[in-house]
Amino acid sequence: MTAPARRGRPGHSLDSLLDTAVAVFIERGYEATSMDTLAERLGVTKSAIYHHVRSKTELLELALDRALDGLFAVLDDAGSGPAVDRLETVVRGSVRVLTSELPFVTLLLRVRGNSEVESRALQRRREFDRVVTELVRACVAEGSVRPDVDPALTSRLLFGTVNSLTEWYRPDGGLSADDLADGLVTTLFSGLRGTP
Amino acid sequence: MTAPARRGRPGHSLDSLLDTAVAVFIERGYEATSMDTLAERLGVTKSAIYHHVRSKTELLELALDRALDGLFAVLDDAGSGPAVDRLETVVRGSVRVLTSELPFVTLLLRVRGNSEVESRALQRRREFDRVVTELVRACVAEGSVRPDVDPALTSRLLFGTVNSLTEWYRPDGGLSADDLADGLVTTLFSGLRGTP
DNA sequence: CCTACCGATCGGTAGG
DNA sequence: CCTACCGATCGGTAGG
Repeated sequence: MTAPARRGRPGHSLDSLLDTAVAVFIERGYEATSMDTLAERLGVTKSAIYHHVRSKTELLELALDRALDGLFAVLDDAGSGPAVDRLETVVRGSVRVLTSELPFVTLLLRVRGNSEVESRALQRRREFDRVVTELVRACVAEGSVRPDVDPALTSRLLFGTVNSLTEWYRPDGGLSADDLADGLVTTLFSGLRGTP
Repeated sequence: MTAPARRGRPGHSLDSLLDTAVAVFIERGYEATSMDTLAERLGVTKSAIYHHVRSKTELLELALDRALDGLFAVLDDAGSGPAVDRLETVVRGSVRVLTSELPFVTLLLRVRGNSEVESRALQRRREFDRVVTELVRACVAEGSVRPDVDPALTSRLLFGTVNSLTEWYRPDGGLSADDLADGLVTTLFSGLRGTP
C-alpha cells in the first residue's frame, strides 16, 4: 500500500500557530491584529489559519485557557501545612507559571472583558484572586501576616506585584526565574527595609 | 443692538472631549476605538471632534502627557532629606497622582510603543523609572533599604506594585487614596509578616 | 474673520 | 491550503 497523498503542505501545528498569534496579539493588541497580519507573520494565507481554528476568538480562548490552567494548577500544589507556607508556595508557583508561560499570562492580564471569551477569562481570574484572599485571611488568623492591613488589600498588592512581572521580565535577561522568585518573596514578606 | 447670532452650539470643551476619549480608549483599547465610536459617545459628529484636535493621535498624546507631567511633578516634590524619606514621598506622590488622574495613568500604562507618540511616552516612563532606581540605590548606600536584593529589581517590584493599582482601584470604592497609600507603604516597607 | 459644529463622502481595509 | 469574494466599517476631510 502506498502512503496516502498529502494534500497541502505540512505548515504549522496548532501550537506553533498559537505561539505566533499570542506574540502578535501582545505586540499590537488583540483587536488591532487582523487575521491578514497574522497570516503574513506565519508565512501562510489567512484561510490557512482557518484550517486550524474556527475564529480569531478561538485563538484567544485557547491562549487564555493555557494561562489560567497553569495558574489554577498552582493552587493544587499548595495543599496543606501552615497558611503562610501555602501562601509562599502559591506566590512561588505563580512566578514559575508566569515566567514559563510568559506570553500567555501577559495576554491574560491584558484582557478587559470586551467579549464573551474575555468575560469568562476574567471570571476565572477573579475566582483565583478569591482563593488567594482567603489564604491571606488564614495567615492573619494564624498570626503569620500583619493584621493592620486589610487582607483584601494585601492580596491585591501581592498579586499586583507578581503580575507586574509581565511588564518587564524576559527569560533571556540574566535573571533566572528562581532568583526572581527569591527576591520577590524576600521583598514582599520581609519588606524593603530589611530582615526583622 | 441685538446680540450676534451664535453659529453652532457650545458643545464640548477640549477637556471634556479628552475625558470621554480616555474613558473609551480604556474600555475598548486605543486602536480598536474608531472616531465614529468616540463621536457617538460624545453625542456629536466625527467632524466636530476634528474641530478640537487634528488627529486621533493628538488625543492620545494629550492624555499621555497629562499622566507623565503629573508623575514627573512628584519627583520635584521629593527634593531633599534622607533617601528613604524621599523614596516614601515619591511612592506616596505616585499613589496620589495615580488615584487623582486614574484614567490618564491607566492609559499610559497600557501603551506599548506601537507609534511615534507611544514610543515617546515609553521613553519618558523609562526616565522616571531610572530616577527611582537611583533613589533606591541611594537608600541601600545609606543603609535604609536591604542590600540583599538588587536595587533594579527592588525598584521594579516597587513600581510594579504601585502601577498595579490601576487594575482595581476605583475612587468611589470606599478606600480613600490616603488609606490606600498608608497600606501600600506599610506593606512594601515593612513586609507582609509584620512590623520589625 | 471667529468659534463651533453638520451632512456627506473619500480611498482602503476589516474578519470571515 | 488557495482564489475570489461578501457586508461593514476604518481614520480623515470636503464645502457651508
